[in-house]
Amino acid sequence: MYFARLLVPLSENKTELTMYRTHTAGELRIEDAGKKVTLAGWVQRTRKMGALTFVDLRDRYGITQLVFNEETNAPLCDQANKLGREYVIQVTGTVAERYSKNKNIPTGDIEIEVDTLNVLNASLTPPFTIEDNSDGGDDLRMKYRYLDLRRSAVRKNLELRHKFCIAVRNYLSNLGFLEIETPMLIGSTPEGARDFIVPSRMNPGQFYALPQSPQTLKQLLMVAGMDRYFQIVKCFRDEDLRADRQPEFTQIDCEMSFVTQEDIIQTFEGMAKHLFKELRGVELEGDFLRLPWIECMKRFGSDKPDMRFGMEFVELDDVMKKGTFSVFDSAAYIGGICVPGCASYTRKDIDKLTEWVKRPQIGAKGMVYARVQEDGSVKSSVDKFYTADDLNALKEKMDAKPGDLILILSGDDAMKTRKQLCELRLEMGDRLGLRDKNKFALLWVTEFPMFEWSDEENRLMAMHHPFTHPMDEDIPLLDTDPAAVRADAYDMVCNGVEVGGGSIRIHDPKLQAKMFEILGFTPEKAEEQFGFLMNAFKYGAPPHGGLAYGLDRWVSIFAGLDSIRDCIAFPKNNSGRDVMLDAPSFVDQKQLDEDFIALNLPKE
RNA sequence: GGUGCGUUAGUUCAGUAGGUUAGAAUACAUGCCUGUCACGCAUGGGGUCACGAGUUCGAGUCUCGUACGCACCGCCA
Repeated sequence: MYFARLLVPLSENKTELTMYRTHTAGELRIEDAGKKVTLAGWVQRTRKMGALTFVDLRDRYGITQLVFNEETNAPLCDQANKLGREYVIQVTGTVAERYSKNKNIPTGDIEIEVDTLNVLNASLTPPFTIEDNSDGGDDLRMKYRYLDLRRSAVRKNLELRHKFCIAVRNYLSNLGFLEIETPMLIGSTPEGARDFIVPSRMNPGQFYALPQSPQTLKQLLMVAGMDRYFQIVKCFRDEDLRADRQPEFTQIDCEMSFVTQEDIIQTFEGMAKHLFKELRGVELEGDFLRLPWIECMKRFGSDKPDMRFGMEFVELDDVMKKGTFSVFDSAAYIGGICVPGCASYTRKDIDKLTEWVKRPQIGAKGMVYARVQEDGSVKSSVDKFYTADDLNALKEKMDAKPGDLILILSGDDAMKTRKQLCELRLEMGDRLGLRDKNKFALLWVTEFPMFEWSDEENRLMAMHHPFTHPMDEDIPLLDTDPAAVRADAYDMVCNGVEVGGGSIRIHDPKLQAKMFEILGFTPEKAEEQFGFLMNAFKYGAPPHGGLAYGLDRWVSIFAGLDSIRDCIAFPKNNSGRDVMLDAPSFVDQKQLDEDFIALNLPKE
């Protein structure tokens, strides 16, 4: 297991000054037999066997069995029989070897023969049973999260998160990085995600914003000469939630001066390797793969491809456009994947898969399949449009073997069709069990486009953010063909999850001004929103760049979780609510008045 | 803003074609049980079938709406 013991045994920890306990419920072993000990914790469950009563005492560190015997101490045993689940108790007794050992727990060789029992606090019967395999649904677990966190399954995720942060701090500190806090109450920057805003009582009508990231502040730290900065920091974005997205989340935010992209990649690839070794005991060999964005899109249809398995896209224009099948002949893009071993799919299986890709979420028009039979011949849904030679050419192009299934999507928008094919590839990866949680495939995606067109805003938007430096060789294109400019930016992807990203930043105020101009900012608006940064750049800004890792995503990958919620102590639900605190909530008129706020709520 | 799935005992779920008194497991309570450790056995209590309207002789079951939850699309520089 990669979860090591977190604490020295209490018996050796002289900082514990109270008499509440001499040991935790996880540390006593057969060598301790005969010792007089005091333990405190929660009642996990009681089992009565005639005159014997067993109580499982639980704390953060484990479970220790207590035994009460009616024949030796009837009043005490009576007291034990009255204990309910989750009562907080303190017991003193003697460590003894068990008659029959329990191999499932580390303390399974011993039990405590109890002399005195002290109920420190009673408990209501919990709304769900607090066991490792809980029967509580998500909703209920979140409402009573403080009970959910008593379960080792969730607690271990928080322990892992703690160890992750320690490993991050050690790694970066050893490289000379300074952890510097930046403010939570900052100015709003409408570019990018929606801000959470906070009214300022002392400045009527004005609002702070919570940082979407400390981006501009860390750049100012670079101007200040703090050439290696990091911070484990909360960031806030008021957008809709997902399994891997919370309105407040934690970044490992880093910035360095006098560096190139290569320096940053080396530094943070090293950090990823360090973390895998420290927390999972996994040695990642060699350099991570680096793929330019456009290649990524062509081979996997995604800027965060899951590289744990193959099934790369093959473009099929030349082998499928024969003037015989109008769907393909008129398509702007035809792409296929070769699914190993799936030629056994029945017509019904294929029909269901076709329905699946035609769902609105995917949006494909249809799907063409071709099975490679055991004798090497090809049987497809488009046999009547192609000759056997054509289909053989398809097989060769796809490098398909007997028993493989070729799936083909086409469309009139190449990028859209690639994204559909990407969904299909991931689905087939899932079906074939190729997305193994104990396997890790990392890569860097580089050479992102600088801009992407926004139909909503009717202008170019920064794909990364407006402070991103263009690739040097593309700078001339800013004037002639801005849409073709590539950014000096990079994302780290692990198992199809974007775990971090960053860029070299602009440090030249003239280039920064040009960037704002291309993004549609008037000089006045740029001055108003980012004047502090532009101004700082006039006082000797060093070349700099950085990266931010998504802590919650990293930890959930390391813990094998499907959602980041279970590595966050108190997460929000799908609607951005904290159901335990019942937040957000309405506030008193008095509070609104103090902040000069009038509500303008939608009717009903 | 949109799509899909879901909502039945404290909890996790089943509930067939619309038809008598809505079930199981677990939890809880009581009793039995001297080596349990997912203990076992017996008995018992526990239900506004999310809410509202509709179809029907009759609705947990069908239809529509609302609320809530989960997943996803949009969104997330």
